[in-house]
Amino acid sequence: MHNTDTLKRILHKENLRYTQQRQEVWDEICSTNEHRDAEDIYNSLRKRQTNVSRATVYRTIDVLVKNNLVRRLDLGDGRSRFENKMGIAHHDHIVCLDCRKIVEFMNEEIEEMQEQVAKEMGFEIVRHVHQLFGHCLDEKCPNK
Amino acid sequence: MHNTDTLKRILHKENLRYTQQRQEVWDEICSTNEHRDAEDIYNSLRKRQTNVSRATVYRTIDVLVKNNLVRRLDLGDGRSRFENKMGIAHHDHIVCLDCRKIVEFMNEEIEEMQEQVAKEMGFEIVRHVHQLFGHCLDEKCPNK
DNA sequence: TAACTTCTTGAGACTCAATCTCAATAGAGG
DNA sequence: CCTCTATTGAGATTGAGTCTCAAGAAGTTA
Repeated sequence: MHNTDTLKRILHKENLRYTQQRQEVWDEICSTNEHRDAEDIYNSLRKRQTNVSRATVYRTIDVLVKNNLVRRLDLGDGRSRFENKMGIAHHDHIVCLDCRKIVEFMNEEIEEMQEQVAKEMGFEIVRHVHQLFGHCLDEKCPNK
Repeated sequence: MHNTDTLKRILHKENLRYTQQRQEVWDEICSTNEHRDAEDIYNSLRKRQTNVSRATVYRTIDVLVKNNLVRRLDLGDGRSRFENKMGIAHHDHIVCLDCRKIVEFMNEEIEEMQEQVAKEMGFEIVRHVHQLFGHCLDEKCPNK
């Protein structure tokens, strides 16, 4: 399985052992493209009889984030969300304040302009956070 | 004093009483243009013999943020920073990962483009977060 | 000004995501 | 299959922020 090789590769690079628990966490994260928090992932594992402790879930996610297999998303509500990043192109997020729906966007011009801005201010960008919060025009959305 | 009138106005609008403590917190926030956390503000008040409790600091800041006198900044490190917003033009932030310096930027084109993007995705933006993290080229900055 | 009502305050308890501790367990290489 | 070291899990701990509730302050009435 492809995911196993990827995981083994980064664990080896980090001088960490390949374990059942780490594979389970990585599998769970690969299983959807949603933006889930650690508790969600932990609970999903339990539901399918795979008991990995909360501590291990957090610890594994940290390794995955550090090695760019997973992206950490901070929407300002006090808990991190995670999304599988394998082979996924860069994008930012729009969040609906009513239904909490999260939609992805990507605009090359904005990316370039922010690079330009940073250069002018004497900075070399490593990463950025660009999030838009507002109301979606979806029929099914509550406050609408 | 101008700041007093502003505070009184919003407290009245919110049906809240004008108190010494609320004035102290607002004064403290107006005293600099730095990006400080609640604990910082709390400690500064204590240092000048003004004992306002932590709870009151948090409660007052909430009112100020709600009424646009203060802006809450979430840099993803687990504690909110606050900046005086009175008569300050909109801007976003660049943060140096080495020296934690926070610099402000504003680019009209980026603002317009993100508005455009949101429109295309069927959203009406209420607020946004745009933060750039990287390394500054400052001589005095450590990792440089 | 006293009497009364309602809001605010402060101290500390509490919450909640995330991290840490440490004894028990499990990989990896000989 | 043995030794060495990393990993795990249960539960304790942390830390920013919120909540509780009795005491104190502000506003209102007469």
